[in-house]
Amino acid sequence: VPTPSRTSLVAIVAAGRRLIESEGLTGLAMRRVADEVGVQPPSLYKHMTGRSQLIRLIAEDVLGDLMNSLNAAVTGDDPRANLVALAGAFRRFAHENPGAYALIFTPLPEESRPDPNLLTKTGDQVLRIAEALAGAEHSLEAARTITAWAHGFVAMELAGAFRMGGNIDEAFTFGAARLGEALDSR
Amino acid sequence: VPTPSRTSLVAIVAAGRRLIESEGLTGLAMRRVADEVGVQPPSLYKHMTGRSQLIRLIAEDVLGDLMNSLNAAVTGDDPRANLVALAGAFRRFAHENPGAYALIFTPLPEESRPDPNLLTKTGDQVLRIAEALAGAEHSLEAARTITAWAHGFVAMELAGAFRMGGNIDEAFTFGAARLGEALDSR
DNA sequence: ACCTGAACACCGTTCAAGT
DNA sequence: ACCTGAACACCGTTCAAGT
Repeated sequence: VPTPSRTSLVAIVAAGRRLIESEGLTGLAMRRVADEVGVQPPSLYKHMTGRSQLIRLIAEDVLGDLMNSLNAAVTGDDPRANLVALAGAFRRFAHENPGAYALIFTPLPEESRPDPNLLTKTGDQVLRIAEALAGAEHSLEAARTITAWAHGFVAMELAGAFRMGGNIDEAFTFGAARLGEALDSR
Repeated sequence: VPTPSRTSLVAIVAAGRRLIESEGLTGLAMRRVADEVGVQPPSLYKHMTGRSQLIRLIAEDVLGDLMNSLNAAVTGDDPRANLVALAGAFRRFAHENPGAYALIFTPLPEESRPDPNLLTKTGDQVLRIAEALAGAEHSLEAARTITAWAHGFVAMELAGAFRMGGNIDEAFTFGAARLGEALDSR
């Protein structure tokens, strides 16, 4: 006798993401996810293979949102201005979704890592800007320099590693401007 | 009747660090630490308050080693060359101690975060170089740009986030050189 | 086809009892 | 003063039984 689902994968992923956002990866307990969607823990396993896969699905959900934010931020033609806009959107996303952000940049076990293609697509805007700035031969290195800086900055901010005072917003703007200059080979 | 200790805090921290290095934070189970030092799990609590504190002690141990590596790397007078040397030593440390590295840059709960003073002391070399390059007024921003880039680069490397091919060593050298130029205001 | 309760092998931590 | 075994309240996951 078939029974209709009392929950769904989307609902499970959404609940899991909420838990991660509010309490981090440790807060993502299967029992709590089950509570949130209104079933018993074992039922979750009818919708996914386990916690590792759930983490991957949540990470991919987050990446999709990040990609949309980044795409929406790049509007103009000037690559330096685009770099500043992109970096700003990136940082804003991290501030608004610190838990989600930490998840996608945390070193995850193989089974929990998001689809490589999705990562590539998320990095597309940086690559475009990097190419416009540094030229085709150096686009990849330039893109990696930008991504590394932006992620490193935000990660240290969120980890509370900037403890020497000073204005952090200014340090970010400073870095974006200098990077724009440094990579601009036109 | 007093009994001599069958283990010590140093031994516990060392065992914990080995576990973290080989299996990550998840592998740091109190029972396994106890196994490694040859006591029963509850005995560990005579030497420390719990797992959170153990994580903090391990993180501080790692920071000490990183600081020594960084100090040893900076030998010359030319700030740009020093920047390259410092960045190289930083990356080498991360490659040789990936688990330990991930630990100190992971967002940890308050009770597990290393002593702020130790973080400051570890960042001292970057700050010196940043000041030599960018001048006193911009030393902090410049230091943060360097640290963010270096950490971001290494973190993405370790997280397996560079998936578009290309030579990663070259991308690192490229970034170091461009940053040196960009921050040099002499 | 999905859900459930019971069970298994794990956690970190507490505590009274031992020496 | 340190160590131990037993216990508590948690995990993720499996599985047979229910509808």
